[in-house]
Amino acid sequence: MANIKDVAERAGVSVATVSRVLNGHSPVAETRDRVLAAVRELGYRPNSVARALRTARTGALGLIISDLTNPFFTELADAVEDAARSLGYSLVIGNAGERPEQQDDYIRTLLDRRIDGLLVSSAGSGSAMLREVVASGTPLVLLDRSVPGIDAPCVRADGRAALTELAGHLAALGRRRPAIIVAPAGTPTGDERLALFRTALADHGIPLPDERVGATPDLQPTGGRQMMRGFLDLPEPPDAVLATDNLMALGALDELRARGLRVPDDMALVVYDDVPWFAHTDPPLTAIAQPTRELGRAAVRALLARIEGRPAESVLLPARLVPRRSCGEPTAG
Amino acid sequence: MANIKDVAERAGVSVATVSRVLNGHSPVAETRDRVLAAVRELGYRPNSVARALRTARTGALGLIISDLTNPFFTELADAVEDAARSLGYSLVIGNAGERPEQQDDYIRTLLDRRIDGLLVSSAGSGSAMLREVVASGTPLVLLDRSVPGIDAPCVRADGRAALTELAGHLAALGRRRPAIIVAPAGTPTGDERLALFRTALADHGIPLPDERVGATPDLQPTGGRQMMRGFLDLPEPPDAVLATDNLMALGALDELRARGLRVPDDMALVVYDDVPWFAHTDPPLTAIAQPTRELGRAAVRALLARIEGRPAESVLLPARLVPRRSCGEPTAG
DNA sequence: CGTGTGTGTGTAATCGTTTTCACGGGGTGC
DNA sequence: GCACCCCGTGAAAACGATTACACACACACG
Repeated sequence: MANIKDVAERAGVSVATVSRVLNGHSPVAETRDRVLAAVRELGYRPNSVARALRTARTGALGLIISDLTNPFFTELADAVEDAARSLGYSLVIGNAGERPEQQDDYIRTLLDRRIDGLLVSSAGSGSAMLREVVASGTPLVLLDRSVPGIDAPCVRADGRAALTELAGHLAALGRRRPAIIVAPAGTPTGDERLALFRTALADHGIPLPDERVGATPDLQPTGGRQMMRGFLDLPEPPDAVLATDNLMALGALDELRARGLRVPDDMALVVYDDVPWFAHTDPPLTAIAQPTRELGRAAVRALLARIEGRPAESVLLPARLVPRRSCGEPTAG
Repeated sequence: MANIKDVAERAGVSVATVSRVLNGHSPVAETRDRVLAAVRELGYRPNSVARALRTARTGALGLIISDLTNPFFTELADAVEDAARSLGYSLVIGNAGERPEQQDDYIRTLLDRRIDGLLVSSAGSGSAMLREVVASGTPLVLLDRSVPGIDAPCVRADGRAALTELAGHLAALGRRRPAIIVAPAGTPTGDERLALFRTALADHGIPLPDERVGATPDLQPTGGRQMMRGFLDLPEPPDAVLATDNLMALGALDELRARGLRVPDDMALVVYDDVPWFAHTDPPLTAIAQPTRELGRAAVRALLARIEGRPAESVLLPARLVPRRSCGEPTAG
């Protein structure tokens, strides 16, 4: 591939001039055309590795995502990618696969590659490595999941309003024994959703006893199915279940079908994260929709602020309730 | 961040020695420990940008994917990422979003970044830029979709056996008027699936007239829904529909529900690509499963062969039929 | 005892850019 | 007509690594 020296020779100028023309630095009037012609003829493209070495800017952002096959994170990644691209950055995606050690490994590689900034949707306790990121001075923004003890802005959705609305929704429909399926205790996201849901229900005089709180080891369908099984085997089974992650809801739905129970007649079902698929299930599932694309955009914006040395504060965007038919209300799907 | 010179000074050796120790080049016996100690103390990590410039190897692979929100491609990306990582490469993902010009744009950026090799699951007619990739000498492997006129190995699934089996399956279940929903004519994948399905049906004496071939403009649910609508409005509607992409199947399913038709009683439904979700629909959908993870692995393997100068030939892995209940056979879901 | 071989190390060139610094020339202000 | 300034340009120094080459030393062999 042609390099800048080839272009310079062909245009009869020095490499410095070529560089300046290409970066629009000094508005060179007449040589400019010669240089551009040479560039065109040779099909020259600047080597961004060399440029990165010199300028200490790679033009790439890193995104660590906890599970690439989870539609919520996929949409998030898609949004981030879009936003980054439109600002001239490309995106290196690292898939942590919910395994902290793999996450650490990936973060290290990204630091070695001198990405300009890092977005992390953390898989649990990767805080040791995250501390190193902060120490290294690489701009960092947390996404969807906050990490205690890490001093970086966090962009995520606030479920309070939606969960409050949901509690009212369920109460109005006569559901009195709600249950919730959450991530294992200690996961900030899970704990928070549980707490918010519980207090929201309390406002309507509805209790959420521990027997109707199921913590799954993983965020997969099987976990959701197990929890649902446990609920149905209770002496007094719940009449509504909130699954706090979309994959778990699928498993829960399976168990209901396997027992021949109908949604919403025998059981109301609500899912956290409104991935497009849930509009196509039977019945369409009532969901708590996080503003996924906005989250992605806001995160990139915050990260860019940090990169450019401006201050960036945390962002909390409201999630909202999307009522469909899975709780009993006759709403259009 | 500390650089190699800092390490050299601290260890009282030259930068060359440090480099050699770190790359295991000459087995330096005694100074080795001093160097490693210095590395540890300073928390030194080699700058891969500088290394890439000097060695002309970045240790990164590029993956262009046509739609990051399509579960089939997501799983593919996940598999590729896994394979790449386990071989010490990291992955830069470019999401073409089914738009050729965005795809070209991304390919160019990846070339500028001097990735060591490129995997492309092409969104249609990006062949101009692909030709440039070939010309640039960057190792290229096509994934899932072949591109006419591009001389590069292609890794994809062969649907022949599965579609043959499907034809037999449908025939045995008494379905006589099959239909198919495909990508627009001219898309290699769509054309091929159509042709294979048609000949497979012919072997059972079942015709596939053009009126029961629906080509959608996009691969989205809405397209699938429109096609299904068209089929149902025929004087003689089909009694079985094969959707050749997973998202289109969702839309088709919606239309059936909207009309109160039941699967499989009123209509058999089969979907191409067995994304996990289809095991959880009601009823579970019979699917043609592509060996997604194997495809990803094989593609990375082929790409590495090219990178290392070994020859790599195209790979064709068999897809297989996963019968579930959506065609009427009483099979466990 | 001198020469050859091998091992371990340092010096310096190199990768392809950007950018600082210096320089030459043409214009303007006095 | 002289001093000054500004603008466009080129030469050369970075950036941080790898690696070709040379050198110094120790040892063995003739």
